[in-house]
Amino acid sequence: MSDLREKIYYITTPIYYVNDVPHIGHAYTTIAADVVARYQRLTGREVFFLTGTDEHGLKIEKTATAKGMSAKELVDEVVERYIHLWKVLNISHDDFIRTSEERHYRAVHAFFKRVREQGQIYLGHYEDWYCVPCETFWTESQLDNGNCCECGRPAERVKEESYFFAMSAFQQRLLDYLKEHDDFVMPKSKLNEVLGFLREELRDLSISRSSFSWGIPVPDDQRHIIYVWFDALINYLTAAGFPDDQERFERLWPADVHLIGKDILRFHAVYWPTFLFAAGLPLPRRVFAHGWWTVEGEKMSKSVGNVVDPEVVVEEFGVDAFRYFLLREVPFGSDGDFSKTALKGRVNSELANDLGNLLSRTVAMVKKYRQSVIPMADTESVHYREFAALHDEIRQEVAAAMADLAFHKMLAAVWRLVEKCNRFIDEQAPWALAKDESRAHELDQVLYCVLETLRLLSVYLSPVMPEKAAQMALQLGQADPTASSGPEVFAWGRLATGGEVIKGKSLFPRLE
RNA sequence: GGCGGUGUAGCUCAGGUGGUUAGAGCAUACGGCUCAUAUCCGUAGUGUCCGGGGUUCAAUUCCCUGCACCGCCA
Repeated sequence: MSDLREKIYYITTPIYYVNDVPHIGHAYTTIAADVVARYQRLTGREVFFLTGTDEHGLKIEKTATAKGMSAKELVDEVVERYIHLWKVLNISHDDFIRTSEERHYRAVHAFFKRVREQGQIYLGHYEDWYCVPCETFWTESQLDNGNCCECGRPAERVKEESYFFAMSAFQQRLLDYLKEHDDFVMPKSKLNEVLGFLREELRDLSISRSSFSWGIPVPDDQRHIIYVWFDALINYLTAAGFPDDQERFERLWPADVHLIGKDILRFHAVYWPTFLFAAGLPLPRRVFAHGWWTVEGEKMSKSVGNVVDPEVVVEEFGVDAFRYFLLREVPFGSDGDFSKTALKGRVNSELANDLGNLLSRTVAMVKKYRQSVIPMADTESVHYREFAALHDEIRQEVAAAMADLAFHKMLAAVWRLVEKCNRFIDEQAPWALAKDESRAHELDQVLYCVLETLRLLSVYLSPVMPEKAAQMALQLGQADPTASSGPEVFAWGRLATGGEVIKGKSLFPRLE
């Protein structure tokens, strides 16, 4: 209880726009966030993991109208797709926020008023191109020879009253901040992009529209609806208890990391910090922009028809193989390619041959040579000490990799243990030791070291592959890998001995 | 058009603040073991480190330039 004021580890995904059904990109961000959340919980941190949906705006209003339903009915329907997918993918979020919720309405109003009181919001005029039939605004560059890029009909210049946020007033402050905090935007290449567009002069941001009604109205001016990003970004505050629950808010804010796709970098690394400056609130500690997936070498697009439905992949390959592949295949932050060949390749060579077979052969040997009973450790044995030293090294590598969200490095480090065990078994040849009664103690130590490493593997892998990790522990006769938490969970030498291993099904059957 | 990135083994990529034999995984070939999901272990490779020029005793690594591809901005 003395830790009541300890900072809670707060991680977010973006809120996904419900005009679209979820695809591999949404799954990627959310799985990555889930792995971080599970890892942090494992180390003993209290975690708040937030995801949700962005539900306002003209597009949704239009889609709903076209379908003959209300906007609220539409979003209620689509949001189920996301909620269901997160269940299928074993996402362990602590909260799911929807921008159409009342709590968000209150937060946006409080935030808007706060910024307005600082004199950073003013009423002005917004000028742009407008396509009347499509009821859509376009910027100059989006136009196709002066015509609407969607329907091809001529667009017209319109001028509309709008509230503006004085973003330009914060440009220098943001630049200074980025200079001081060069890990605020990650990876580095993305920080460079942010610095790149900060070299140009920032313009004030139009933050309201009067051309549609599905959204949160401006406080004290019902004619205006608060526009997309000003509404959406505040969700991170809403879920943290802003503005009503001050005590909770102080434990949660600032967020430790916002995970985002690289397409929304500008909004999170420029707009959002300036909003927070204006409101006098601290900035999130980190914004991490990951890359995009192509599919079988091609850009994913609706018109090509190659959009990957994560549920279909999970159906075919299993949820943990999918999660593993996404994090192992590509350094987090880079673009990657999703292909069935690559996925199958990793499943077979890494999950089935290396890991699954290691578990299988180990459990089989304990069963055969020791009547399934898990042998005791001899802490003085050479093997025991050698493994203890190796584990020390791996533990540090994993911690360093996770601090950088370098999931591929974390998995590579963990896989060194898998490789070590397979090599070790080969070198020690337990089948030979088993034939020589005088070497029984030696055999015990060989089996112990491999069993204990497998147990630790189930712990290390539990954030990435929660189901398979649990199955591993079960076959090893050990407690569920998430049963305990704290810095000591990665400590060597805590294998429960004396009990029995349980030969189960193949962890990852080979795919043909 | 402006800014930035990338170009290394058949494939995917590491790496090097210049210096003896440039690495990993996958794929390929051969050998070994038999506990295991025909799995595991070992060995063997091959590379004008994109082209050209410069600095240097020495460049794949630094500088300039060209080409190709990619990203961000406009």
